[in-house]
Amino acid sequence: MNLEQIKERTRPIVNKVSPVSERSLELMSDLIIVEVYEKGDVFIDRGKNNNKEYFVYEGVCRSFLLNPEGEEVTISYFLEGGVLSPNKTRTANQISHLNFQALTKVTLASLNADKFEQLMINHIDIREFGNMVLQNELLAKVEKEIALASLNGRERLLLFRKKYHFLENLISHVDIASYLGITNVSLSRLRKELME
Amino acid sequence: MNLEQIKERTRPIVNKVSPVSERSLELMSDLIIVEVYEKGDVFIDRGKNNNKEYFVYEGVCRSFLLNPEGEEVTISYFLEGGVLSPNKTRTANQISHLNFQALTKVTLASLNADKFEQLMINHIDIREFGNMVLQNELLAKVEKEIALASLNGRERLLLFRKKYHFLENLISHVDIASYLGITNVSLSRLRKELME
DNA sequence: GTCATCCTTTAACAAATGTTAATGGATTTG
DNA sequence: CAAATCCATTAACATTTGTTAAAGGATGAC
Repeated sequence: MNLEQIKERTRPIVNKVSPVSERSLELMSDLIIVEVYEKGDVFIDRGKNNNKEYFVYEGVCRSFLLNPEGEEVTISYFLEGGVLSPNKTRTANQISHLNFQALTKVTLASLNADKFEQLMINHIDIREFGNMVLQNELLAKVEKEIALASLNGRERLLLFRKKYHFLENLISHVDIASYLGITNVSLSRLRKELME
Repeated sequence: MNLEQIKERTRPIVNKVSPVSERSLELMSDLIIVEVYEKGDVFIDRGKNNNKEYFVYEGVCRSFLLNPEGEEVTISYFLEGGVLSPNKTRTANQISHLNFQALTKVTLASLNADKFEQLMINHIDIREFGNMVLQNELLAKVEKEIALASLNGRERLLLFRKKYHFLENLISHVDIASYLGITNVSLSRLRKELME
């Protein structure tokens, strides 16, 4: 993919969050390396080094962790045309505290996080973009927090469907159930119930 | 409170997160205005303007929201000697999307968020401090997310006790229950069960 | 195409949690 | 001090959710 193609793919992703100048878009695009992963690939490992920012050009991925029982718990979904959690929020000393996995074949744009931070420092529109990503990230977390703390399984599933409708027929129900904080058996029951 | 006193109170709070130089501490302290609130006071209102960062000199507070049924849901607790969520993560266009309430009499240090952002841009140690606050914030959210998604009420209460032991005899059980994602009746049952 | 595998659904029962309402203790107000 | 208020506890019952295991369907490998 050449620079021009990268710019064209990156522009809508960035502008949807917070518009930047053509010059800023180019500075960001200069940092981009395209990465492709196959369905099921874990491309960021908890406990391992990571120093990148990511945009999702194509496909869907998720972040997850193991709970005390060793079961995978899905934390977030990242959709085509979206931005992964900012590096600073998912690493400490460049060590990732989450796993990220491709749920379909995915095409990602990756940027060196230190270089991107320098762009944020030097360019107010890129800084605004970065801050908006942060805000959206936290907003999504608060929204999910409220859902988990005060809605029952049925209501949480309905909320999930509003937000991620098409995922339900695309990815494993075990993953979705862990995201909703219920078992896959309960998810199946709710699905049946909601069909009637 | 004079500048020297403010510095002395601020130093341990900042250094616990990420140490800064004496000069940086002074620059931050220059921005600080001390605010005092009484138990029960809501000092940040959802939907209203807020453009400050905060440190907790004394007391305990919480963030909360109303769920679809209009009940208060406790999102986070902030303890003496801690830092409130970064402004960028709890506001959009300077409008707060959370309520913050004093659970005891609290003494807060408040800083203008724009001026603090400028300090972050110009001073690498202050930037590191700000980024560490962010990381801690997200880590706490992920930890709670996992607890809500994969532990039962009993296990969540045990986790809460590890982290906030002294709060249990200090603040309303209705608040704690909403934080744990259970009813106050369930909380009472669990407390009894765990005493035996 | 058949077999093997993986995932979802279903069933039956157990356990956890919610709902509503009553009780009792502690604190505050007059 | 007495009354009123607030809040945690308890009880009884309903509902939801979990657990375990079996059955059914879809998908991919050979």
